Amino acid sequence: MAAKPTIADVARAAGVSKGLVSFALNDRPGVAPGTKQRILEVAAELGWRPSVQGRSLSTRLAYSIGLVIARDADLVAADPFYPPFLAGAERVLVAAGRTLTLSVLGPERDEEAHYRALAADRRVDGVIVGDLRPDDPRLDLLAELGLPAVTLGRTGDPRFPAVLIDDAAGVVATARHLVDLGHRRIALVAGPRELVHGARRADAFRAALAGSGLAPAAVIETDFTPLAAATATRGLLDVDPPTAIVYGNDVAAAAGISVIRERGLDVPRDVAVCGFDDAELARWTVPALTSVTTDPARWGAAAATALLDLLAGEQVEDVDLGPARLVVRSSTGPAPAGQDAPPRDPR
Amino acid sequence: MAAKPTIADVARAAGVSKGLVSFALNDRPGVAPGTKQRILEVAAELGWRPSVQGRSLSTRLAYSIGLVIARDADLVAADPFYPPFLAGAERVLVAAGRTLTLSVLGPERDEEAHYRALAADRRVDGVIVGDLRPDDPRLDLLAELGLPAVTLGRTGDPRFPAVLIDDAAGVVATARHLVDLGHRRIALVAGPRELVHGARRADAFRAALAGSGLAPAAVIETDFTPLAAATATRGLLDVDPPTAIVYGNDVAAAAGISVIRERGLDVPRDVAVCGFDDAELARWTVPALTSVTTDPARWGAAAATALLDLLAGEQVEDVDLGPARLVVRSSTGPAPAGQDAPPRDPR
DNA sequence: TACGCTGCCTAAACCGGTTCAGCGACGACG
DNA sequence: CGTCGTCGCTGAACCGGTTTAGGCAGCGTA
Repeated sequence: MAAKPTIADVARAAGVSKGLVSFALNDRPGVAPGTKQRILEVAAELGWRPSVQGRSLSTRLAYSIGLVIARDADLVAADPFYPPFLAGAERVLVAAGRTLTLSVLGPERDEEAHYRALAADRRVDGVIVGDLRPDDPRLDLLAELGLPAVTLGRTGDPRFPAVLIDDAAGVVATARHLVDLGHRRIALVAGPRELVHGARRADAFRAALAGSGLAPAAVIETDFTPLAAATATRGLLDVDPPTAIVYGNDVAAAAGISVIRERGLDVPRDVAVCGFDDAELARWTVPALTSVTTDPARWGAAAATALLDLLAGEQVEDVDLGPARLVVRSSTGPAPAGQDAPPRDPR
Repeated sequence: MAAKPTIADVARAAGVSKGLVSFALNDRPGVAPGTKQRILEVAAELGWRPSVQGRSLSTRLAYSIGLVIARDADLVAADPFYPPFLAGAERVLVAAGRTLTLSVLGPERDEEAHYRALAADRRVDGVIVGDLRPDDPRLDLLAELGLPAVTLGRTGDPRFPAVLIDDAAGVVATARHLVDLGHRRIALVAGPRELVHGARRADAFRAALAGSGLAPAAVIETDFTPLAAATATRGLLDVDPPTAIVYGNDVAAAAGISVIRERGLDVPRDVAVCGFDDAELARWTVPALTSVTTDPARWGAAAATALLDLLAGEQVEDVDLGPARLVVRSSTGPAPAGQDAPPRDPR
């Protein structure tokens, strides 16, 4: 009695066959209503719960979905994006009886091999793919492996639905905000251009400034680490400092503020600073960061939901979470008076 | 050929029985050296990999270990501890062919029920238990469920090995550092006392100050969120401001700095500030935070290693990662001159 | 020669589900 | 009245491993 009841125990107790119990429990047709009722009652009474392993073996499903983060551990550690994202996804998954299988791959580990292993060992039924690159090779790989997937951000690839937030809208709002404040020399300390969102944001930034007849004072590509952001900021301040700097994430912006103040300059009086992602941290820097909300928790939940729908065989369209919103705090203010003429748009 | 080879395929190709293949692959005695060699060669040639589900079903193992974070999603999001911790643990687990099953439980979800489900469904072979409470009810629960576990921090419970860092040493070093700088009115904005480490750090803090004939100017208990830290800081500054404040984590300290400066006070000139955990962020606040390294990545790796050893049936002793180290940066400096006499130790 | 022991191996059961072929009973229909 | 179809159900196979009972050959010993 102490042992966990199996489906055979339920069958014996209900006086039917194993197969019929399975049918009844899975809501499949071909079971008389009365019988079904009785089976369900007996199962409940015995406290029966399906064995994930038994079920896995015959359905060939893992009842788990995967998220592979292929970034240096330091980078993962510094990025406040993941915790709320994971929390959001987890919530949805637990409710659906699934599990989240998390992989954090250092740079020394082969990402392709890892996906292959995940698929070959059937450890996951599908994956959430982030940090997209243009023509990301993982998409072909996943298609080859037959592993269902949802991408974070639009790929244009019809094979995989995307869950996306219109971060370009946030970038545009940021640019407009700064221009309205009178800034003309605006620099961008961006994420890696080889990432889709890095490139898209930089492009949106350029386009938004061009709409006001401006060009960026500089666009510096970094690996998203605060250290790289600090270095980039020093470079900007060394020659021809901009009056505003937009960073790719909030920790990078914090690092930027740190460097700016180290030079004896004030934020926002001498240099205005904008972050991205609107992490909790943004409320607590000095001055508090103007940033763009991307709501990672909602993103995680939406990605998990879309993937579950996909696994259930439904037709899944791209999910658009709407425009990322600019949140103005005190790290941005009017441009200093008497600055040089704005650089001419080279085009 | 396209299909994944099973152990039966290997047996057929090698001209032996399924059972013998299993024996050979698991390094069990009773297989002739030549035969074993041949079986291994055939398996390699066919590209055979064990099926996790097949194996799970007969061994009753999940080949996965669990980490349950029972905190509000906001709190998880704000805490920079988890990402590096997860990354550290993951590294070890992947190398051992295990998987990390992560659960993030909101306050509305029943933690006990979750552990029971994890055990009943055999989704994990063991768990890492963090956020310990004194006489934590989860320990009895885990013992009842027969789920092997490793705790983060010492419980004194002989049933479960602990992985711990001597954070008290860090607290003591912090207190000494401040006292040496001439501070006499030192406040602590601590984590919840119902958590083992929250209580231990507060006690260590009191004891360290007592060693210098001092008592804390105040000990305020918070839930670890930056918002609560900000509120606590305002309370401290409203009446009889201390010359130094020690916070329970770095984001809380950042929030504290924000509030202090909002009052027109300078850090560290008017108030010195210390953080805890030494997150990446600590390098980038203004001024840079004096903090205590707890090295979550190493902690995660050690916890995973200990749990794997435990699962392998080894006798596992508590793992001591050594004292947490104080890292002095620029948020601490000499106490302002002409401050009031130090409060008398009430004892 | 008979016996037992050891080393190497096979066959079959088992883990806990799902799925499928088929069977008896019953009602409808020609 | 015979036939066919459908409903409700059973029994067995199957997923891919592990484990155990047992068989056979070869050797040493009495």
